Amino acid sequence: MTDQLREVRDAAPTLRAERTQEDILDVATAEFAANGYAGARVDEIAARTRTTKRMIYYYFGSKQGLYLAVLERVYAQIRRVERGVQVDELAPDEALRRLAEATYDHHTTHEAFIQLVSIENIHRAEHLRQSETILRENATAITLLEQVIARGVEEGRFRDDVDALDVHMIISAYACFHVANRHTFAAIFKRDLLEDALQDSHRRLIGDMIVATMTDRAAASRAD
Amino acid sequence: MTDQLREVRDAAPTLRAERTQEDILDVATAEFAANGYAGARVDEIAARTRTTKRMIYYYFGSKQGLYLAVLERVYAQIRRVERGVQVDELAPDEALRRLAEATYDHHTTHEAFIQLVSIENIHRAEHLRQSETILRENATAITLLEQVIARGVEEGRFRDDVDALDVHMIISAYACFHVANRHTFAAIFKRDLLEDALQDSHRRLIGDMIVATMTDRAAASRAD
DNA sequence: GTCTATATATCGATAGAC
DNA sequence: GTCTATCGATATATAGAC
Repeated sequence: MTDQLREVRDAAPTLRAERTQEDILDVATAEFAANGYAGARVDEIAARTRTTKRMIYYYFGSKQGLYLAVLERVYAQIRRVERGVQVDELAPDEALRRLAEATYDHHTTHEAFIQLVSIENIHRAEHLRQSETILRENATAITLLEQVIARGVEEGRFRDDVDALDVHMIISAYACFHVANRHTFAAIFKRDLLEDALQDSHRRLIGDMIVATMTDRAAASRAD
Repeated sequence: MTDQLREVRDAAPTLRAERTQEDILDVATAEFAANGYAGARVDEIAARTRTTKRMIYYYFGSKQGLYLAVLERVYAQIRRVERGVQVDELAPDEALRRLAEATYDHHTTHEAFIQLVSIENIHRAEHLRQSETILRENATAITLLEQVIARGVEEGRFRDDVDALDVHMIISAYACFHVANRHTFAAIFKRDLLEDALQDSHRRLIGDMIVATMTDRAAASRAD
């Protein structure tokens, strides 16, 4: 048997095993996001996969191990989106607008990610802190923003007392709120923040906000 | 909570009985906020009060009844803060700034409220919707903001394509994020959003943002 | 109204065959 | 790697004396 054929043979069960794990992770993501960590049921997750509860413990060791794997996967997903924005040939204010819109679009279309972040915060990020991968990779996402802001400040168009982390916080806050607080907001004010009719104006609004804030001459002079 | 149970709890309350209920609610608020609905333990709540588990069921009927009572109490608290802002004699932009700062100050000093709102959203506001008191009273909080914005638009200082609910959402999003996502943000970026050194500049920033956005002539003309 | 003791249900995790 | 059956711990909720 050639090495090539041996690889094909050995790859088969590995591929199947990988798809089983992906299946489990898909279901677990939805289940944890919908019910919280304590509220999620391992039995329920198993019942909704093609496999059994025994396999969950075989692959992930424990409920917490499964949860951590879910968390790492959704954080890996958003990193891919953030890296996809090309801002080098844009003016600083237009670059900020594009970055804000990209974050807004990601968050409003990845409800499970936002819910998992909320859940993780309820537990004081104690699981997140265990994953060095998430911590290392996501902190670097801020460098793109740092370059854009430095350019804007250099050109005299941006105020210099608001840094990249502040801007990231503002954009994240706006985008997160639409998803994270959707249900209490709708219950009290009868407005669904994710309805189609609002999408365009709310995407434009976060861009307006961040550009107006950074180019605000009154605020910039007050900061001196 | 059923009307029958509410009668049992409210009818001819002795001072001691009332204080027992307050004691239970204080502990339950902290416990639900810290662990989520499913994660909170009735045994643990009872152990941290001066009374016993039996009394929790006597007064509140069930774990869910207790949770609902906790929710109603924290929502009643924020209504009191919102009503306390006097804006009639202020210019519209200054009134917006004061309202934003009041919301920022409330949220950053009432962590349990923000955590309970997060938890309630994980459960799609299904408990909140059961409380007509919360829904009725909190929806009216928006009228103050509506008057301020109408005045600003009338005077030609504010853009007219952003309404009171939009402004409320922006302010809430900013203030909520500081508390709700504090732990994941700190874990990844090593910045505590609630540290004293940031308080003043971040309180000023939300005011700058909302005023700059509403008085943005470029955005206002683009909306036509 | 308040206590101790306990019922009942359910969950995370595992055993052991194949 | 995959299945069925089940353990042991722990949770919500209640019984019944005083």
